[in-house]
Amino acid sequence: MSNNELRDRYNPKDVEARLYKWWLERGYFGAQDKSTKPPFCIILPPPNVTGQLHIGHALNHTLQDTLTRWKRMSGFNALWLPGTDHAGIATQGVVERELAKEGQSRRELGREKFVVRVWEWKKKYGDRIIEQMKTLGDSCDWRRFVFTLDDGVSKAVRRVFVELYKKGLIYKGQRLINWSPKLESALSDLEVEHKEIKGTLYHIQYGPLVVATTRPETLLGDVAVAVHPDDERYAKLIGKTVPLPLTGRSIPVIADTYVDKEFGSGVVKITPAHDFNDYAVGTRHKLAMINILNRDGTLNENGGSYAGLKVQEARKRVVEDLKAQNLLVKEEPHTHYVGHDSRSGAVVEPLLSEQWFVKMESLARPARQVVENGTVTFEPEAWTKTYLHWLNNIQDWCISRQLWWGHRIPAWTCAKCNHVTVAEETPSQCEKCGSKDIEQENDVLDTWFSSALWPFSTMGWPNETEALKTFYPTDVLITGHDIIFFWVARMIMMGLEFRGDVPFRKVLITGLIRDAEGRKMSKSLGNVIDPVELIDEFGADSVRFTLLAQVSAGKDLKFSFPRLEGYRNFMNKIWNAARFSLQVLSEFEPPVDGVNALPKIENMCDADSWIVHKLGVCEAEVHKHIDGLHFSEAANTLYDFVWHEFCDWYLELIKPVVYGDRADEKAATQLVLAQTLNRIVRLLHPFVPFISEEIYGRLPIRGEEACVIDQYPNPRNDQNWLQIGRKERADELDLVIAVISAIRNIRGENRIKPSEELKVRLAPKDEGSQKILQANRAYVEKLAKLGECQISETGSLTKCALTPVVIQSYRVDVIVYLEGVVDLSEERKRIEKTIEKLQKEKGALEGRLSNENFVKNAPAEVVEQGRAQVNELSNKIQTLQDSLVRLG
RNA sequence: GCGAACGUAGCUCAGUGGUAGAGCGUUGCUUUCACACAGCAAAGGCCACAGGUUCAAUCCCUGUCGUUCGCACCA
Repeated sequence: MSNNELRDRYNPKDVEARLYKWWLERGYFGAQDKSTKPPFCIILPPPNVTGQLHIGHALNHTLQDTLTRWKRMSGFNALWLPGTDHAGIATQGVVERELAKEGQSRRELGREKFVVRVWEWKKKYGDRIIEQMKTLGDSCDWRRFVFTLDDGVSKAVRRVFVELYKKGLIYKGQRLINWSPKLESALSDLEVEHKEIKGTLYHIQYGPLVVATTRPETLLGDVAVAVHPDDERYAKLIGKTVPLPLTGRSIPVIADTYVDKEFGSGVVKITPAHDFNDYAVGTRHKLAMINILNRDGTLNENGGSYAGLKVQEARKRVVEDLKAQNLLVKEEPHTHYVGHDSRSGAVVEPLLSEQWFVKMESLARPARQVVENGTVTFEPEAWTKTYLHWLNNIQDWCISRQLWWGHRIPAWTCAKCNHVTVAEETPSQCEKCGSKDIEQENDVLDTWFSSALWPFSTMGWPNETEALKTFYPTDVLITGHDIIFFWVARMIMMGLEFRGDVPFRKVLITGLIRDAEGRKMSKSLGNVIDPVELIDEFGADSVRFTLLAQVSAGKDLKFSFPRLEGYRNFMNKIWNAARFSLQVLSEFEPPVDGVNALPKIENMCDADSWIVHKLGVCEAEVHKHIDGLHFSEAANTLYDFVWHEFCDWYLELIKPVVYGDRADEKAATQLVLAQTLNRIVRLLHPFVPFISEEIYGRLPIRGEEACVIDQYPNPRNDQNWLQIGRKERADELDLVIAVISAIRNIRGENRIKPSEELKVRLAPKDEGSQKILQANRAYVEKLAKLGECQISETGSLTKCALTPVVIQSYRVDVIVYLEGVVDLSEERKRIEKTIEKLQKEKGALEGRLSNENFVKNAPAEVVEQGRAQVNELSNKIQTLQDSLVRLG
């Protein structure tokens, strides 16, 4: 490839880093705590510092950035508030894995040193994430950057913890919780993933009874067997005891409606300390609870001879021993769902344990209401149902984690009186007995506890800051559906509880990005797409536009490279259109009133009027689509307008004008071109900030030093300009375009080379058409590559191709002379094909019109329109049939 | 088991109560002075299936089939 060719390629690498740096230096992304402008705020869902950003982040960030830039340009005090999340379990997990590679463990290292290691990790990846965001073009207010373990957030966390504790909404209690033996920590219900497992159902003899279980080792913790109270088979045994195998213990037979008579033998072993249902039964019947597990998932001293074994091993041994004693009646394959730790993949054990909980009922109620009454809306709306379903069935939230990375629970236990002091400020003594012998909880809070406060903790709460007054509640939250419960719901609860208002008004739910085959991206499949690599190859704007053009609220998006290439090509198209325009404008004198300068209407050509009119339509559409968060429609509207209207038609149409010698007309066109390009660049900016800013800097007419801070065009603020693009004249040009297309169609179908100049007669059927064609003859000649163009109602009709063109009230027969140019059989085929198509169309219309119910019931204008169409089709068909005859 | 979404051109997907659009791909023609990452033209679809509402349905309703995703304690 020669240098010459390179020059007309857009190269993002020359542009992006430089412009981003410049934007930062100029402080364009900063929002004001106090401003006369209306506020607009998006809080960034803080990425986890576990690693780098993936393509899904790129999508969500692009949406947020586009919205923020759009609002900023639309006169808002727009704040996009950035931050990162410490992501307790996840980050601790990756650092532990790092350590394991070095042959170390966190326990060997000790809490203090381990936490130092995690901070080192956080520094590295936190910084990398920020770099990635800058590469994408994210226009956040970096001065306000927050990390979830920052002092400010920690203060907010303690305040909320203490207040909820005082209200009785946080409590510590011994309950059955989900325990990850791998992490050696409690998990919340949400962190448990139920996976289908092919297991075995073991039927075990308990004296006269047979019970079925998938987890025979838990029989060591059995305290009863249960049958259904109405089950006649076992009625006599209720209240009696049965021997528990392998233990020498006897356990009672109880009756409970929880038991399904039909399933298995209709007898259930009750292990309250290791099963959620059994826990409920045990509580109802005031049974003892025997915990047989240690924190690491091995059996404890209650496991008797099995003590010290891991669950799987114990299971094997128990089964062997049962067999040996002839107590194993049957083994059958059985698929069931087993809870797994969503982080480590370990099988979750229900475990009796002392943990901290948040009472959810009273927090959930208002959070439900604000969604029910539409104060907070979901897009797509279907998610409201999911959200409400969860809130309606909510369980208390286990918030303590036996981890080292996170906010340590602000509770101190007195060694002397056992009293627990819960306080915001680290206390020096027990608040009850005054003893100085107090020790803080070792546990940290669920990472989502601090996330729940994000919309206000990032703004300085608990201080009543200006930022809070200005920006809370925020406007839109853009996030994936995977964290609706984890995060969205809890932010709404906490916002209502501590700010008395919702944290945001709209929630836009995005889908997952999958690979081209529709598979989830995963490291093991090796199909993960790194946004930075994409940007490196294609440029940030191409990547952004690819995502924007394909995103549809709530739907997954298949990422394909051909599509990305297509939008990379679009960037190149924009670039070259700008290059051409600037070349045309190289000697153009910028008007004194700059962006407000208007050309004299009488000097404007039809193409000028047309493009201004189309621009107005485009501006209105784009405004409507972004406002409705329909990014793909906005992006596609711009793509269509820029490529197919501005480039394909306008830039081609004005060539005869700008290369022509009519100075007044040329000046008008140059002004229209300069203004249109200016507006196109601004329209594009929120979507493709880099290329638009780069072109903006070279525009002869511009209102600001940077595109980022210029005004976003829309029909309301662009009225003076848009009114010079009158629709009537745009319609006139549509006729010209239709005529050109008709000639090109004849050329293409007859395979006539572009180098062959055609002889054409345009036969206008009315005075209006006559005038339009006269005025625009140069366009037709150039764009249809004509050697000769007559405009005349009369003339020869033999050996010619004919296409009737009808646009609005204008009618023109386009006649291309083919004698000596081409053999006429192709043209015959073309006309026959067209006639067939028109006849089919006409037939359908006539069928409808002959239905009297249609005529009676359909709106008059629809009927009228139908009749006119039939008329028009008849005329066209007639004309074509005539010309077919004349082809000979 | 409960709930939700989706099924439109070869592929990936938009879209609308008046029988359909894009990008890529395909087929011709063209290296014409912004762009071959281009231009021009063309081919290609009973809008999953069956009912219903309506003058009219791809769009609304019901059901069937298929795909996907949530939620759920059947031992």
